Amino acid sequence: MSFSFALLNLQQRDAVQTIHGPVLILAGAGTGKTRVITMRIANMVDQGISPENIVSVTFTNKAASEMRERITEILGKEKAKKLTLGTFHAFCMRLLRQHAEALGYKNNFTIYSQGEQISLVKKILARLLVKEENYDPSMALSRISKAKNAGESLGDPMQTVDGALQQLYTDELRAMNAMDFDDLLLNGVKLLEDHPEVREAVQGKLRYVMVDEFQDTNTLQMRLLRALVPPPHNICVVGDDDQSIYGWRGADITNINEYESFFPDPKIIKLEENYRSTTPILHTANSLIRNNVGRRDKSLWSRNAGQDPVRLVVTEDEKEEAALIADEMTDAQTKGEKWDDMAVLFRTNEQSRVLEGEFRKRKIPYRIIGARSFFDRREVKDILAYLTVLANPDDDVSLQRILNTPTRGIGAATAELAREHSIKKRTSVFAALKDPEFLENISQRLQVVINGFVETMESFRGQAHQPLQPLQPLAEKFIAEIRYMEYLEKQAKTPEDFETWKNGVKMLMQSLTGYDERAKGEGLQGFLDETSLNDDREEKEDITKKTGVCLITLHASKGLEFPYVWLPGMEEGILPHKRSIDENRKDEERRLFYVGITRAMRKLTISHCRYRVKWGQKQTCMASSFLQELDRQYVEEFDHAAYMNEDLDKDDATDFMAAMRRQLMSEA
DNA sequence: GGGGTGTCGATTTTT
DNA sequence: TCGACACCCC
Ligand SMILES: Nc1ncnc2c1ncn2[C@@H]1O[C@H](COP(=O)(O)OP(=O)(O)OP(=O)(O)O)[C@@H](O)[C@H]1O
Repeated sequence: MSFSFALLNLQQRDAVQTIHGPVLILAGAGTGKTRVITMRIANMVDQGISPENIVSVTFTNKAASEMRERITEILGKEKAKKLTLGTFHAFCMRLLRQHAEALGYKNNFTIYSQGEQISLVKKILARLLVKEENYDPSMALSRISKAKNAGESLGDPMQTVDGALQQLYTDELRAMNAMDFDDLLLNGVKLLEDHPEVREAVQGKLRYVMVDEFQDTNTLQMRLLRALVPPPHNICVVGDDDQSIYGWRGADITNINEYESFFPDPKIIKLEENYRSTTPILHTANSLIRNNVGRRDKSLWSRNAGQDPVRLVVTEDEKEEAALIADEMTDAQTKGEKWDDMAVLFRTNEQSRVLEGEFRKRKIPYRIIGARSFFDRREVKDILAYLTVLANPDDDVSLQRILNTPTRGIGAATAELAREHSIKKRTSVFAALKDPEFLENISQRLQVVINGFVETMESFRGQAHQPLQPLQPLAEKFIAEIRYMEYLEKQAKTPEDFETWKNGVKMLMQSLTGYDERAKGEGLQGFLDETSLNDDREEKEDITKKTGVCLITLHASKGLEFPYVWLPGMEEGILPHKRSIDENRKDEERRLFYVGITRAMRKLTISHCRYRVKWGQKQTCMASSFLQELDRQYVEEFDHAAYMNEDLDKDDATDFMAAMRRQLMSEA
């Protein structure tokens, strides 16, 4: 046997040894659910099941690669490599890359993430009507997404804006051979539900299914599982209803209840011992989550009494809060703790700015997890748009982004002409650019420019499709060819701007190099898939690998653990967030807080400010209403602002005494 | 068509 | 405070 049951308690062992039939593991935070999945996979392989027949779905790609790492340690690389591990979206994406044609797409479809979705919606809205004020594109998008998930329509396209928008959005995506994140699931489901030959092939291969973080699955994902798993229902799901924090994205806790109706008579396993946190931390977490109505109570305990109470600190403002955290970290580090073992968890990405500033100032090494901000940088978006068009020339949105970047004289008017022509001819915009009938109607000068652009694109498209072509050198050559760096230099208002952009390009090149070295033979398409699905494997190679304290949102922290945790900004309006209060979703915010608390292993510090600068304006902050729900048995409260003031007074006093002394001395 | 300036408005969370 | 976008001049 390649692993030891000694690492598991009785209930965990039960779960690990029940290989056939449905299994439902419902258990609180830190009870070893993820460990059970990992060990269960190892045990199955030990029992002679081939790793190719096992699929395990995780919530993030990061969680997937961590799981693969752990399994590699137990089973070795050869076997671990053969497992199917990833998110629902990644799973569907791979399926669709093979079978998209069955659904009328081409296999080189583009995956649209939020930025591209929004720019498409904006464009449709602008064209569609109207400048209806307060028609928020991202709100519209989330309505579309909800409707898609529920399989509904937003109303008659002739009657409502939403209806028209949804139809145009859907049609245009399809015309561009593009799918958004919901389409990946939707089309994955279609493939399995409506195409028996595909379904049977997949079912024949993936005979054992496991799902982590089941409480955050949505309707489409549940449908996918039903289509994927035939009787005798070899499906094991694990989850914790108290940690469901993605309701805003369509996650549906009722999936837990419905599980039993789709996969009858499951073995139900409860885990109650928490191996992660000390009693003070766990007790505090329990006292909070009890306030959610309609929740099923569960017991959760730890045999680790711990050394430290949970601390609840109030500071004057967000700068003082950041300084306090930095102080405490430095202190702990001096006493021998590792930076890697410390983390700050916050509600909104924006909160990390103050912390970053403070850490930089004090030279505390830090890493920011999850933030996609790198891919939102203009220089990165530009180059990715180029690469995207090379992979899928039908992608009009990406094409529009690059058509005049760098400036080459193809302005908005020409782009609109091309678009109109493409509609008339029912082709893509790129095809329109090549059409002699289109070129006829524009100036000589423009014809030359457009021909040049098309030629460059097609030449590089050919090269990118050479088998085993390394991407980084090709991209480098391409950037030189279109004179992109020269363009950036010209655009930059200050030399620093240019430096920053140059650096962005360089980092993108590094991730291409990383991809080339991993040589998976999936070419340009593979690279783009990884970036749009937020697969951070390549990041691991350079950015994240650096050690340092961890800055991360509460949402992204799910499933992780740290010996030292700080939860700053616990104020009404931040957690619970204002929008959530308005939309009556405080319960989910409470769960978010619960997730945050239960990430801590040994030491937890919760803090809030009296004032906070927002949009350059000092604002009074109220402590989060959740704080009064925390049982104080193990909580130590501390008014840091008052302490600082005292300190000031003390300084004043010493100064005063010194002045007195000086005066007395000089008089004497 | 390109580039500069000024005003207004906005911040939740992510596959 | 910062970025998106509208508007204006070259
Ligand atoms: N039987 C056990 N004995 C000792 N330690 C364990 C045992 N089971 C799990 N652990 C440890 O407890 C910690 C939490 O485990 P794990 O991450 O699997 O929990 P989880 O239930 O997935 O948590 P969460 O739902 O909060 O993400 C890990 O550090 C793990 O190594």
